[in-house]
Amino acid sequence: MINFKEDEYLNKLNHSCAHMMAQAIKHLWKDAKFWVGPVIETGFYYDVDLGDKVITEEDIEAISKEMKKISKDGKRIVRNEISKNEAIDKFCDDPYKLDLIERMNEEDTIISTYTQGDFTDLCRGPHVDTVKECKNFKLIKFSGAYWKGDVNNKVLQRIYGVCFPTEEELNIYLKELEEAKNRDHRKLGRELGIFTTNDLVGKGLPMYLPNGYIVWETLENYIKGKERKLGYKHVLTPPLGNVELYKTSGHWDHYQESMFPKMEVEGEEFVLRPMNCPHHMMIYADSIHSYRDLPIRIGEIARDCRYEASGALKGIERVRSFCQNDAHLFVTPEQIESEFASVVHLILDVYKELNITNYHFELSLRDKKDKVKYYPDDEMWDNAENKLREVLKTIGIPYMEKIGEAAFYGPKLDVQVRPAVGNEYTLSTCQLDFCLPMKFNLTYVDKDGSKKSPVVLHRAVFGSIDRFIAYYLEETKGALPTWLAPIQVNILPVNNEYHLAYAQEIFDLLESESIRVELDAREEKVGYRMRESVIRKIPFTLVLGQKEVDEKTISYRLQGSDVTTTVPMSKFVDFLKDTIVDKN
RNA sequence: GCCGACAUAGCGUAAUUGGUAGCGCAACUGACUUGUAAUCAGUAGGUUGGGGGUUCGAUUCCCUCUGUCGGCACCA
Repeated sequence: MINFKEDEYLNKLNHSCAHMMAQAIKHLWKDAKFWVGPVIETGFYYDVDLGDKVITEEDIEAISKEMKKISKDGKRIVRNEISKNEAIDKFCDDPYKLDLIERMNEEDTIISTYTQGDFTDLCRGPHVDTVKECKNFKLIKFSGAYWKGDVNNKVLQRIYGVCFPTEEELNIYLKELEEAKNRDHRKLGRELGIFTTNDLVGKGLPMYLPNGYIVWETLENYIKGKERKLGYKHVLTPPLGNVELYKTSGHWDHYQESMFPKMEVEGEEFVLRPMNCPHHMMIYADSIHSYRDLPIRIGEIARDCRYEASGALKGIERVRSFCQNDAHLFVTPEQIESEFASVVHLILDVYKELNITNYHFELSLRDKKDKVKYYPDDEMWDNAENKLREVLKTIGIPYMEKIGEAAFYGPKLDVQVRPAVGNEYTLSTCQLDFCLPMKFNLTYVDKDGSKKSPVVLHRAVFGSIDRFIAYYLEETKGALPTWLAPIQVNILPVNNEYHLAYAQEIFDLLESESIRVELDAREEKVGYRMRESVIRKIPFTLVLGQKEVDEKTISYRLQGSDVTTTVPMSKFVDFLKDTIVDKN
């Protein structure tokens, strides 16, 4: 998908189009006040204050029409550099622009305006030469948005749009947007029988259907197998805990608003757990550890409940009850780099095996100024952050640094992905933590016999299995690889009278090899059953008729292909087993 | 949570200014006995998301609750 920010001309064009939209809005509502209209990865937007007026579908039509008119008129876009005082004077009736100007420092900022016909906007630029260039645009969506992103501020009207050099490019883009909706995991999830929700059960609480549970279970086994090979030990802990546990960990202070409210039973207070770290700390505390035992790697496919804002819920991507593919690695300070590297390699390995290429790394660091959120120990933070940087440098993966996005207990490395529809989110994560072990007084006995505090790495490769399934469904457009597919092989006998016995023989053979196979012996034409098999995205569809019976062969068609291949029966089974066994 | 939109059969949708619900797919029944994306015919399926109001009459208008969608905010 196109990134409007990265392409120089598209960036300029979309920014100019944002201005043109503002101009159109000003024509239609002369009291409109404007905040900012930046270019973003998916196009442009402008935040507007229209008083009590709320934008409607009809307004968008009207704005588009006015924009067409402005574009056709073809005014030049002219840059002017002005002083701060001139700027204040010029934008005196727009408090939002004044807010921007107030924060500008004349010494290091040149204040500039761009004018097209009767409209002038405060802007750094650059812009295209005339509004004529902005004619191939489309206003995509609109909504409310808090001024400066602060919940306590006024809600402004935000309108999103895109602009292209040519009509063809615009149409191609709009078609792509439309097609993206078809691979939305919520649509695929229903069509393929992966999950469902029910109002009576509650929002954000998805239920996995038989097909979905096969995918789930297969992924769980896959990742646990990988972890076992790396020395992880898996445990099982309860999905709730005493409030004191979270008071000790610090989550009660830092995270309470995202937890379901506490419940009281016989004078004791409990909460549904939002994460598993405290439980795993207690597993570590269960016995005395020598430096020789470290690293200790405790893994769990663990159910958590978070009280996510209702507006944030989305399919199985963002839910209130989910399962993390979680693990906590208890290490000595000397082992941080090697264990962190090992986690990064595991992530890279899994992504490679699952053919995931569309992701990027983010290193989330603390905001030094935020003394409330972050554990106050400068040396610890600097040390931790530098260690992570070094490892990433050694491995040689590119990453972006994000200030102020670290967990309260330490810096972290996140793998970010973008879904078919919506904002990007975190899939895998690996977090460094010096705090929790101290809070729980965890120790190991070092070489010299003294007790030391271990360092903890929190990590999740799939993030949550729920979210991973959402992402992977969208990546594969629902055509899951054979080893993950709920049904791997579908057998269609051409004629039940003559070919069913052979089809049944193949069915039994595949089933005995633990292949998930179906036999579709309905009295329907082959074409009809083939169509259904394709729609269900079954990897292999076998058509067995007289030819196959006579030659002891099978003919198969692969999902996504319209070519039929005929092979001897035994060869097919071996081939299939190779494909599937590989991952498990 | 905030701003806005939406909710019609399992799924996708239709219903002219308010006159009490149609269609396609799926399902079921029957015929067809089938060679790679839809054989034909018939049958059944709806308290139009729940509750309340306006009205002689509400899928349609109003209120409210629930849920969904698009953003915003949030995301240890």
